[in-house]
Amino acid sequence: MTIRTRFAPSPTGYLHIGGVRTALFNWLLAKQAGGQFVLRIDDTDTRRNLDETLQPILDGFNWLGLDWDEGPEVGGPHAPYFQSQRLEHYQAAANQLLASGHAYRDYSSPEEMAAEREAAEKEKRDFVYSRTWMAESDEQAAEFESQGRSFVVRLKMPRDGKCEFHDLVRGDVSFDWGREADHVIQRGDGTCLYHLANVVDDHDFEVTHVVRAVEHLSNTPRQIFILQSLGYEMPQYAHIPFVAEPGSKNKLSKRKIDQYLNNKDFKRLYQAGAEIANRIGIEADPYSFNPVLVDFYRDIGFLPDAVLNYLVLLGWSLDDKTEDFSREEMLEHFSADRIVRSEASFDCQKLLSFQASYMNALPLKQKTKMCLGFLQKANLVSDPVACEQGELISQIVEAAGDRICMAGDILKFDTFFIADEDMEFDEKPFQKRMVKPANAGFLLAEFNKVLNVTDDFDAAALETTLHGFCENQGIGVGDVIHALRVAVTGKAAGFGMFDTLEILGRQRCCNRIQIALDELAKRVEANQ
RNA sequence: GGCCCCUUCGUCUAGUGGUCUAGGACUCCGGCCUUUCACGCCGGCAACACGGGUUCGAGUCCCGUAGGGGUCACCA
Repeated sequence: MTIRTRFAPSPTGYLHIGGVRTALFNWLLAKQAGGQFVLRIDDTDTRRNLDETLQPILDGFNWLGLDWDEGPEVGGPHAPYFQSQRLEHYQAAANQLLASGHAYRDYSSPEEMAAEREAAEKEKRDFVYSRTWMAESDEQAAEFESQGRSFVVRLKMPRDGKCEFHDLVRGDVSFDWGREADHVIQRGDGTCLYHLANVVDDHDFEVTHVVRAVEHLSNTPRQIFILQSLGYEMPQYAHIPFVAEPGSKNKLSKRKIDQYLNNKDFKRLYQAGAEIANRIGIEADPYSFNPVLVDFYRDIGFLPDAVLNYLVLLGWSLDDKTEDFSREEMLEHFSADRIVRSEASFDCQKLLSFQASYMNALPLKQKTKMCLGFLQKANLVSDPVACEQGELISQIVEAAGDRICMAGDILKFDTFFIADEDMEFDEKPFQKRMVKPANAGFLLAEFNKVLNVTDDFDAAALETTLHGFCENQGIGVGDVIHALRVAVTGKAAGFGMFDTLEILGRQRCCNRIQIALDELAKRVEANQ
């Protein structure tokens, strides 16, 4: 049997990280068995612009490399894959259910329904519809209609026995039929609802494994009732735990972003992202740009494999030790029976640590390419990039090493792309390293003279030069190197000092030191 | 509230009756390295929700309690 799974997003305009985890499990299950992963768009209830609301989701999948065998853009033997274009199938199914007596026209008014519901609640019993306005024959229907009533189609659910099925994650599950409500499957206007559409599509698309979040577990009996009534074969179900909020067991929700921002790690990640976003022209409004949404990671330069690796471990594990999974390894080892039953909270730190290690393992060339994109978006280098600049960027990326965790971090080293006269000094380190030590200015000026005439200007030679200079002056390296860093980069922290000098080159170094000394003189004057 | 589900370090998890004085990872805290910031290395703190059973023996099986969550739409 070919395994066919599906992921069925509603076009909401964004791709939720929890949704991706569900999609990933579906994708893995199908792909590892040589089966197909289908993308279906659940847009029965949307009147919004599909371009705007669907494209970000498709982009997210493309970025992650979660390819679908059938669905939007690629088509397939069961096209169309949009529910909005399959309404007649659902209507036909509704009619079939009506004809076979598994559904009925219900002429109750919303108020009458509400009254029954309330009464049940008052008496503390399950709400089961009295079926007072149920019409099973055309005569009954005509009578209700003569009273000015209109109908919806409801499922005529069994009232005895149990619905039993096996779930790949939860084991044997059973529900009492008698507690299930007669759900509406077709609205007054003739359009059909989710549960019907879902069952019909899964059947038409030949989906063999329904892998979805647990919140659908309690929907399953009514879906089973529908599919059995329609004579369909039952798929394998796997209800996976949802992804929970950082630090709680509530379902992760995009809408509660304000609350998550109170979480220290979540906030730090968001702020790091926002800093990058601000520089490359992306609006960092937390409602459209935040760590719950997949775009966030793409936009600030995460590696898709790192995100996937983190996600696969959220509710699944291979053993007691293995944590690193390439795409191939995931495909090889993933199995539904090792999916955990309890919900897992989203942990930014761990995601970040995967990102750091994946980034570190990325070949320099690719890392440079990623970083280049950010420099261009921030208008720090031209597009296309000039040849000698390309070399410079590669040097910087190499020197920065693991200080670049996400590609957008390259912007922390913008000092190399700024004209000397436009460089700004961070105030705090300037005070601490330049103003406060009495001899900083003198030492820097002296060392500048040395730099001006020293023969070789590569990192190794410069290191020797500086050490020689310190020896002559009778000082430690620490006495001058901090001021040097501030003078040359404007910042307190950065990568290796000598790499920095070499990359900048003699002229720019001397130039910047002179600017820093002038700045220092101004401060001293002002203080007197 | 009814129904259903879940419960091992702060977090993700390993664990299917003895090998558990509970293992790994992230975080955190020390230390080393070091010109800064990182990385790296070494070390450390830290958990079986509780109460009853069953058993020679329970994190592991059973019952109960508590806590947490999901779901109860003419949403998906």
